[in-house]
Amino acid sequence: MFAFRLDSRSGVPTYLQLVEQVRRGLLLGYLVDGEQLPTVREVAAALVVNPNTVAKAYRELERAGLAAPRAGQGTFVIAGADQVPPAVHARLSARLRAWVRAAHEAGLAPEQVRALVTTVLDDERTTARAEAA
Amino acid sequence: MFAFRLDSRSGVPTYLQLVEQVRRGLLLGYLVDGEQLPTVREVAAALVVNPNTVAKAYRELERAGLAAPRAGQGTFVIAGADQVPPAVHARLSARLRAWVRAAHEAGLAPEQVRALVTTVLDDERTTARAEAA
DNA sequence: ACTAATGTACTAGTGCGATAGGACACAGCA
DNA sequence: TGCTGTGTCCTATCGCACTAGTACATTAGT
Repeated sequence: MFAFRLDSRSGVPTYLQLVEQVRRGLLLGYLVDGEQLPTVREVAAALVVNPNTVAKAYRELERAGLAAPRAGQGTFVIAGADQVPPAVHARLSARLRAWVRAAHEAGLAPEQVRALVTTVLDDERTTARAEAA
Repeated sequence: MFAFRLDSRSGVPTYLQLVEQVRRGLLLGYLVDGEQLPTVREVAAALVVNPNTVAKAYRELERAGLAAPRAGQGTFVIAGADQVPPAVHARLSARLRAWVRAAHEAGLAPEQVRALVTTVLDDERTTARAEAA
């Protein structure tokens, strides 16, 4: 069963964290088409948040066409066609894990690793936007 | 002069985004010790946010010991000893950029690249925590 | 002394995420 | 037919991020 995680220090609203995790799971193939998400009450109990917060996340997923509720049964995800092939995913994630290990061995703290990743990704975003213009 | 950027869709409060960017700049050496940050009014005008929001970010930086205000002059950063050496930083960021390019050439959308990076980093965090226990 | 620029402080108000508690409609099962 | 579990809806409330406008203390430069 799909499991959610929360980072209370990130400043990101709880319901958005849940939405993003499902979205990521779908993009990367961790969630297959038709798979059932944990029920609202299960998630609320596991994460110690209000059921309404989880329901808000599920409603947002439904609005985005990424999930559909079935009364009395639960909520089930709907996978799009834009998934990463398992082979590509395995190769890229392995290479990225190797990079993280290298950074760690170079003496970088986890916080510095995240800072470097964030900076590089932000730079890529702005350069991509600049090239598009 | 150091420049700030905002991502309104992230859900992260404005003042926290500013704090994080200064923190990252210090960790990665983009900000050197004693360097002046743009003034509260400059940032507020450039990002079209309330000066109080910027002031709150600067106050938070001061509280964290990462910056010090000088009345009438501006706010100046205080660098710690935990910076990444430029050579290491250059090597790691180049390798990471290469990975991002490879992911792009493999057909991954920027959103999928971010999803993959987030997932790998989150996994590293949990495995590191598990090893520590 | 005066001016300009800076960071700071204060009060009031707005919007929204989150909580709390309760109620409802629908599907599956005995 | 009832029971259970599911998602959904409603109202009220709290806290906090953010806005708005203004005023003040300090410093540098003239």
